[in-house]
Amino acid sequence: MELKPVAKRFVLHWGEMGSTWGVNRTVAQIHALLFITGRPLNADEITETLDVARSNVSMSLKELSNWNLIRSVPLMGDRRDHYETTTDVWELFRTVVRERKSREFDPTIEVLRDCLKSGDIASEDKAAQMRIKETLALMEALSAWASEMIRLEPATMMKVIKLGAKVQHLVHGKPPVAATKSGHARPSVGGAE
Amino acid sequence: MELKPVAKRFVLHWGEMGSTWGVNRTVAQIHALLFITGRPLNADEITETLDVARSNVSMSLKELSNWNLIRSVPLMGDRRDHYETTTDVWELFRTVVRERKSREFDPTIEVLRDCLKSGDIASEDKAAQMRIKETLALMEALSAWASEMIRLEPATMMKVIKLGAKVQHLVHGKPPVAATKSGHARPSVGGAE
DNA sequence: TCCAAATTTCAGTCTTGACTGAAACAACCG
DNA sequence: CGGTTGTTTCAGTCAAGACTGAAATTTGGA
Repeated sequence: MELKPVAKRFVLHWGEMGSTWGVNRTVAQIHALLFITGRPLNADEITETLDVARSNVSMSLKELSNWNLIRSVPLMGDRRDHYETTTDVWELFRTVVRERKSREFDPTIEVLRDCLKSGDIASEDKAAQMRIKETLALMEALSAWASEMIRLEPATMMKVIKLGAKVQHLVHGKPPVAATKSGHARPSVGGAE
Repeated sequence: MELKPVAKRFVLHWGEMGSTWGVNRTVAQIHALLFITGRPLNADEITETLDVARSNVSMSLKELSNWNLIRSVPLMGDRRDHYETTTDVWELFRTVVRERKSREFDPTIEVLRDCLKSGDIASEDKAAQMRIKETLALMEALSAWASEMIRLEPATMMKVIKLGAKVQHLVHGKPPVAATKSGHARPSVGGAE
């Protein structure tokens, strides 16, 4: 199957993107291909289109399955496995967030909790202890937030995103704001806004 | 400089985390070290503590500078460069988001726009065109949202995050909701929540 | 200007993990 | 069953890029 110019560009770019994101290039390309094609493809079609080894496709498809990003669909009168991905980008986004959270974020939170519980924590200096606590607090907040967001319907999520930072007015001064926790020794570095 | 057990664990874990995130391990370790130590370190101290080559440290520091994650601070009576990072995790988070957005997200948005503008787009089938449009719309929405969020003060951002998905009630049904754009052919795959 | 300290650059080495092809395996059909 | 079709596994190869040590460069002071 020969890709049309735009589709080809899309797939190639997605592959590069994947690389900088810690996703194997072939895996990203296959996913992009399934997404842009919009119909179930079998492994041989993928192999031919992307010009990689059949076995490479096999492993990548398995990887995508582990990420819940594709599923195989049976096709009448064809023994071969065919794979498709959702064509809904928001659904896709949700899946990626959920997976990354559970395999990268959550384990890190565990490590931090463990650090704070361990007997060794006492021997660190106070400021360092504080920073670990704040790191944990940030990650827990983001984690909880992500969990809530991915529970929303795509359309709702879209609206919430579009609402964006406007909600800051809700939290800004209105209620008897709970004291501003966390003491930033040097709110520095980051640079100009 | 010998790290205490918890600090060592923190640095090592952060290094591993970095790997799965497309960040060079040494770079991530150095940043974690500066963060947990909380005072400016010179390249030799870093070299000794992490046990990597001096030149590796030099290149990694430059990388961190490009990311606006560290800055060098002059120390009275010491010619050597000393580096520090912010000790405010929210500030840190903001910087990382800003940088990743500008070097990975924004260029992708450009490519998608370019795809849609190009003459070749007409030869793609309608559904594929639609998916590219929706992908672009998602990325633009997220991008705009991120820009707004990183403009907030850490404390405010924290509150907004904590408010979380509760804001969905604001957008849910309340105003004469603009028609639910986007036609998801198959809102499938993602799987159980 | 010259020296010593500090830093950067860079060519080569090493490591990691992606990729391949061949062989083993599984499923289906006559 | 045996053959055909399709899939997975795996040992070996290869490529990308992380890392090193030595040499070059820069910087600050005498």
